[in-house]
Amino acid sequence: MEVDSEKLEQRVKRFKERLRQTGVRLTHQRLAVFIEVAKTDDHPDAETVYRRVLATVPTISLDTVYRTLWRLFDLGLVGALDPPRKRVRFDANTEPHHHFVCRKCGRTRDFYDARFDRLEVSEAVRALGKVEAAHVELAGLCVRCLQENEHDKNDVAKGGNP
Amino acid sequence: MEVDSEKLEQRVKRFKERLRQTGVRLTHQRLAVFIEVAKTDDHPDAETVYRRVLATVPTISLDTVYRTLWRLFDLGLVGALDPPRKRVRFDANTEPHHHFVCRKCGRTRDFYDARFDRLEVSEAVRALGKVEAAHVELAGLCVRCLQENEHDKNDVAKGGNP
DNA sequence: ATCCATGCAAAGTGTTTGCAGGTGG
DNA sequence: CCACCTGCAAACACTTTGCATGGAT
Repeated sequence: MEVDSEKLEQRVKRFKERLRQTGVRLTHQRLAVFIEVAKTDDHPDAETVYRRVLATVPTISLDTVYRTLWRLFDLGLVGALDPPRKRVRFDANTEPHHHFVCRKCGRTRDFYDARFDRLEVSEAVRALGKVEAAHVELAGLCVRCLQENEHDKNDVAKGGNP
Repeated sequence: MEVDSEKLEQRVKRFKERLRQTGVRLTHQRLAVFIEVAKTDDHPDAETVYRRVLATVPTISLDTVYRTLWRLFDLGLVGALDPPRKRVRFDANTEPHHHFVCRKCGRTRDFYDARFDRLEVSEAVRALGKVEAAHVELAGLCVRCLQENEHDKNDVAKGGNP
């Protein structure tokens, strides 16, 4: 679960460079938070990061951890699972299916592809456990947003900004 | 976006059967909520379902919608996106990767497979929009939970129930 | 008539924000 | 030094729960 120290150093180095580049201040809290996320391959939530960082920085607060994590996210230094959608969404389609999510408008469309229902997985995956189901999530731009982009371009070409 | 009326009737029929089977009462609120979810292919959140149902049942409350949706979920009549995890989780691994999620303990492990990074998609998908990235989520049982299952079985075999 | 389901309001949970004081560059 | 950052607490958004009333079988 732990990342080897070489990779960790590499990540910390990139972290420091990125902060310098963007003029974001390097505080001990930020360093501690980043290290805590960077040194393992698990996917901690904010509370977990908070608890772990407390060992190093006993005065840090949970909200600082949140702010720091999102700041790191904006800088492209960490990713977020369970993407920032907040609301649970429901679906009467109970057959196996996959999703296409538009990265602009957030709309999710179902699609079917039997090949995806049972993907052949590598040896490395088989070592993780027994795979029972596969779900594919494709991200991109939906036709509607593509069209809107086209319109925007045309407007710009016409010098339009109402 | 709308589901054709034949499919809708089919779904409603299954819904009624399932309620009868399980002894869950058929109330007009439940029917209205189910129909609202079943009649479109979009993926409404609870609030959206609530607003739509208000047109039919002006006295329904948001909490009833929540309770009903989760009840339907338990009965296998609707699915839930943004799975019931509540907390956002972070990840210092910024390279493209995929996830294996254990359905028992919930642990998420990363894995890499270049074939999954750019899956070939069908014509039907291309009609939805421009695909830019693919993310595969595999569900199953992780090695740890598989082992625990084994132990449990052994305990049962030995007549063990501590 | 008997329970289960509903509506209301209040509590919970995870996350975000406004403000005053502190700290890094 | 001075803008930016932190810690605190209070606000927030979404969801869940306790309780008395109402409705389905």
